[in-house]
Amino acid sequence: MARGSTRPTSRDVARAAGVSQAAVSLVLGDKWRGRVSETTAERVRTAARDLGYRPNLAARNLRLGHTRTVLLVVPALTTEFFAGVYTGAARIAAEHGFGVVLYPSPEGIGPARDPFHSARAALDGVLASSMAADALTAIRGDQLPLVMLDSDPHGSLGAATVNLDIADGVRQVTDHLLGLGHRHFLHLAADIPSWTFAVRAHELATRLASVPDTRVRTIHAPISIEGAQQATTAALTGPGPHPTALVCDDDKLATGAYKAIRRLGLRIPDDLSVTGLDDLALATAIDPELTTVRLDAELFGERGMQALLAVLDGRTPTQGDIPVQLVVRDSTAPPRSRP
Amino acid sequence: MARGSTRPTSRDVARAAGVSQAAVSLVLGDKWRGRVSETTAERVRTAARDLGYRPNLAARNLRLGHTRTVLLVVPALTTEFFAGVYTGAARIAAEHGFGVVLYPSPEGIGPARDPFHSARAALDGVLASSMAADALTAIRGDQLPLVMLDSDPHGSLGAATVNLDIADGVRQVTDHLLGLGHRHFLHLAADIPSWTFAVRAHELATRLASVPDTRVRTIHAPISIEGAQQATTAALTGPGPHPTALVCDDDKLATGAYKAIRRLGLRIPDDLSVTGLDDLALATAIDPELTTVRLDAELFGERGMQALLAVLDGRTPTQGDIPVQLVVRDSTAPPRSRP
DNA sequence: CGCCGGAAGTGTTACGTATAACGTCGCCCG
DNA sequence: CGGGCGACGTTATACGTAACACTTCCGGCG
Repeated sequence: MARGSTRPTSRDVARAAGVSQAAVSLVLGDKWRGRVSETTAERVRTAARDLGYRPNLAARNLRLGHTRTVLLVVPALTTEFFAGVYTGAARIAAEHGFGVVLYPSPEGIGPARDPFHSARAALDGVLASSMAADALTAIRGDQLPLVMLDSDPHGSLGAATVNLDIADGVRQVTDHLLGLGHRHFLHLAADIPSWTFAVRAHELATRLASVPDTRVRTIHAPISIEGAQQATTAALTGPGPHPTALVCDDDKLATGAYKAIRRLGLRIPDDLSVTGLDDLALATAIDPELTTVRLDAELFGERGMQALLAVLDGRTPTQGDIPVQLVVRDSTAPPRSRP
Repeated sequence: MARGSTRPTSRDVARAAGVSQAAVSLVLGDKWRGRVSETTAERVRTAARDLGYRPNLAARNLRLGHTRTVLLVVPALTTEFFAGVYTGAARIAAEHGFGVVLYPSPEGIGPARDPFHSARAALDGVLASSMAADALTAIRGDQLPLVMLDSDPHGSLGAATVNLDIADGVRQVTDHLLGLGHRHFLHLAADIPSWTFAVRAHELATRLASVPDTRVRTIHAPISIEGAQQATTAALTGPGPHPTALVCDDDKLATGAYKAIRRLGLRIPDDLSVTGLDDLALATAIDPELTTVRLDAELFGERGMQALLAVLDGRTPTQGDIPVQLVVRDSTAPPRSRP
């Protein structure tokens, strides 16, 4: 055994194998073809195994000048969607020998003046969701290579971006509802200032503007079931004509709306059609199953990571929005003719 | 500007401020009281700011011999529950100057023979959920300090553990249903081999064993809405007497069961009472709202991190299970008297 | 024989930081 | 008037790794 409780170093392995530390580094680093004999290499490998040697990451990172680790910054609420983003990003990263460290941007976690205080790993780059807005300023502080997921494509941050074609998703939803005959819309919008959400309202409005006799009213709610329920209840019990279609900014909002609608004694889709956006598990958990727009979170993560790796490599990331797809289920139907 | 594109080091700051590198380290490390004058310190600070100096984490970690970073290993599906665990763990960690890196144990992410290939940060310790079973063997390979979240308390891994009092939760559910008059149970169990889930069936069985004339049948399903739906449909359409209460291993399973029950034309809770376990957002998203057991995920994370910090500190973690609480909502009622 | 070249390694250095050990003043006190 | 001490720094070193430059050995070839 070694002296105390300290982990064995490459020099310990070298001593055990009767070679120099440099030889150990060569063998374990797989750089030994033509430099070390097979027998010696095997001796080194068994010595390393016997000692339970694990290279010291900190030392390696210092020596190499990079860590082959990138940070994925997601909103505080680690949702199903971002789990998919992570999965896709991690897959691509692994294929290129990179690791991914997850950083859910904090919401009352300690001092947190510096997000890298929590994610204190040494990093090569950052892949950040535009929804983690609170962490963005601190990220800019470090001059790490940065790729934004679904940020303003006009590039206010000067960073490369990868975008979901949300605008097209809203177009598909709107066309679907218009095709069913709906003309009077209620838009349940997310209560957070984000380009990602701003585009929904804008696209909905411009799409409807091209069709005569349409009407849309927008209400805002926090992205929570309770918040959406309250806002929907308030909007539906107010005065004025009732909408026949409720367009929600995401599936969670739609879920809250479901509860409000049911409490009011209305039926989906008979009295009111409802649409979501995301296609979370929630969409098929509720009854009736929700017509929504599927966002391919894994592909999103993959493309984001590919872009970041390109930046790290000095290349220019390929452009192009990621397509999305309307999924028609049971929450939309033609409007009942008014009595 | 500096020479090329390399980040400034503490030596660059020292040159700019006209002091030695050691002085920079002292000032920026807040160890300078009585060692460096206030004016010099200020000069160093402004120089660091002007150069945009960020300490090299890899070098610091190497020098210090530790990283003050721990790994949190959670199941691949990054759920709401584990988001809470992370939040609690990160809060405690931050209070002690530690960072937390999240590692969702992979599910087909690249080679992944070594989970630390993906989470390649240098680590001081590991906090692991027992549900991330696939990663556990690899974790044992490293001799890092380890604390298990909700593992077998008999300590098969020789690591400290922190446990939720799931057994008590099952007791509360069972007593609630027995009190309502239910005697015939169906147990919808999770299809994964895990101590955490095994305890549910065991506790349910032992509890019912003390009451005469009870009956329970257990069926298994993967933790997904579809899987639960299929298993429930199969069980309810089979021959034999029908249960009056359906006890689900978690809220997601209950959600699938809801769909199956509704498709069969039965009503909750009139024809069948249903209970869950977790108290996710899902529990109040579905209709009727689900009677379930609330697990305090944040407290779980806090206690786990406290235990890990204790281990890192050479202390013995405090013992004691974390209490859970039955939340009675609208999915449970007395059984209808048989016609 | 003399020399070249490849195989098989070794010696040494640098990465950037934190800190222990070591100066150097000037001033106060005995 | 000397010595000691506090204030203010500096010099030197080590952390563990990877890689460059160098040595030694030998076989072959002209």
